[in-house]
Amino acid sequence: MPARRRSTSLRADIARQRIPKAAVYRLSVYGRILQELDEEGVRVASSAGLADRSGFNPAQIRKDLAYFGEFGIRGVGYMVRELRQVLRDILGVTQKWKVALVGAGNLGSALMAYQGFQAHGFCFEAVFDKYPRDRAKRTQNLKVYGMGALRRIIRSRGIRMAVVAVPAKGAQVVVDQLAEAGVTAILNFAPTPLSVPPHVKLRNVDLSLELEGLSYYLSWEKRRRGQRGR
Amino acid sequence: MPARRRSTSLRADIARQRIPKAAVYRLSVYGRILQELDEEGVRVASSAGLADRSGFNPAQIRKDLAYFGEFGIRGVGYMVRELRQVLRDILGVTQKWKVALVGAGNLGSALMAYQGFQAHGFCFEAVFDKYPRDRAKRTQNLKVYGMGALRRIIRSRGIRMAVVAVPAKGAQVVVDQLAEAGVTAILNFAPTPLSVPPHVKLRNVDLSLELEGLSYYLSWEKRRRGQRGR
DNA sequence: TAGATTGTTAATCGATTAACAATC
DNA sequence: TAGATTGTTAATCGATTAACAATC
Repeated sequence: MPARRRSTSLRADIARQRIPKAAVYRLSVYGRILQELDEEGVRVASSAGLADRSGFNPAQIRKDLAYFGEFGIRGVGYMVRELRQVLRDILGVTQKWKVALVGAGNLGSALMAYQGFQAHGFCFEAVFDKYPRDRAKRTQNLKVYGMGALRRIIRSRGIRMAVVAVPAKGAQVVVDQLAEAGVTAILNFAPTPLSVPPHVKLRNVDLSLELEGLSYYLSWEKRRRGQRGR
Repeated sequence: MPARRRSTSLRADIARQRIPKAAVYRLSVYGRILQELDEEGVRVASSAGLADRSGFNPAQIRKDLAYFGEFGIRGVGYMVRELRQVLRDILGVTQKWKVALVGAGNLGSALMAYQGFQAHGFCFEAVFDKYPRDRAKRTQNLKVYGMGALRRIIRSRGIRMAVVAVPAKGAQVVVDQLAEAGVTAILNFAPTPLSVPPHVKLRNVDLSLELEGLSYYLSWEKRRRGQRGR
């Protein structure tokens, strides 16, 4: 009893409709939960059931999914396996993407070793560093290019995604070069605010920010404990 | 010409007033920019100036700061060095915190090597793993305890912060144990939704979610390019 | 005083949640 | 049909931004 879809799995109006960025983030979480359910042999899941596992509101889950199409059956719920595949298509994790890595220091080489990129279809295609000679040993079987080659290599290989793992000082220049070379998605590890053209999607991973957030909470909590006179 | 403060640097009403969580995140960013400005020898900065460097709205910056006190001088701006110190106090990065690490595998040992924790006053005080014997080699000078010792060690040493670097499957159990032992701040690297008691602050670092977000953007963009018939 | 910039209130914007008609 | 659950509209909530009086 497969769900009938009145619309295509990837609505034409994705481009037109404004989808909250947090909704895309949640889509990934739903995908994980559906995988779990599938492994447990569960065939059908309701928004209430997904809410229990994810901690999100059931109405929010239905709305998030409805941005992209009608995937459920009223009175029944969502077919687990089918919905999971739909989400994988929407998120594009079934596709392969070439990635450029800029910065081959400690962090850069750790990222090359991290298996998560491959698992999501991202494949390191080229590595760039300010001092390519010094870094060559670190990288596995990838040649390390100097920054001068960045534009040429990225254009000729049609690379559209880049990982930035350079020091904060140099990051803006690198990002500008990447955008100019045709990259449209950047995962940035440099701990600094960056500006990019509107057509470039920038995501920041900044452990310092997380740590300071927790530090704030701990001192706030300590102050509160102190006030109550312990 | 130091700014006069009508209120204490840490307002008594921090606990009462509802501060957007995103505001605390921005506080860290302001701190970084103030450090840069200080190093450049700049003495005074306006909200407009900080907006230029951070990309945030000037009104938002003033409002964020005003949650915690009156730190500016009307008609003049904010004294760079003084404001920076105020933010460091608010964020609590001047304090030292003991940290428990749970999970001493690949990720766990990489985190122990990462200098950012020390830089923010976090010091690994105890390491726990399901298989403490196998992991002992990895850790530098820290003993690795079995999970059975978690509650006792954390309580006796007064540890209030923990880093979770275990597989997704085991994370919820670990988090429950940590909360029960008295931990109130958790930095989680396990890629799974977790539930914690209300008094525990949980922050998630999940590279997969970032990668899927970028994957979504890339496929959306590819689809759009395709439609326009290139 | 005139010009500048803060702190704060009011208006806007966007995202979440509740409610319910549609429909399996 | 009766019960269940979706998809969607309307109401609520919270966060951002504009505007401006306060004041340096």
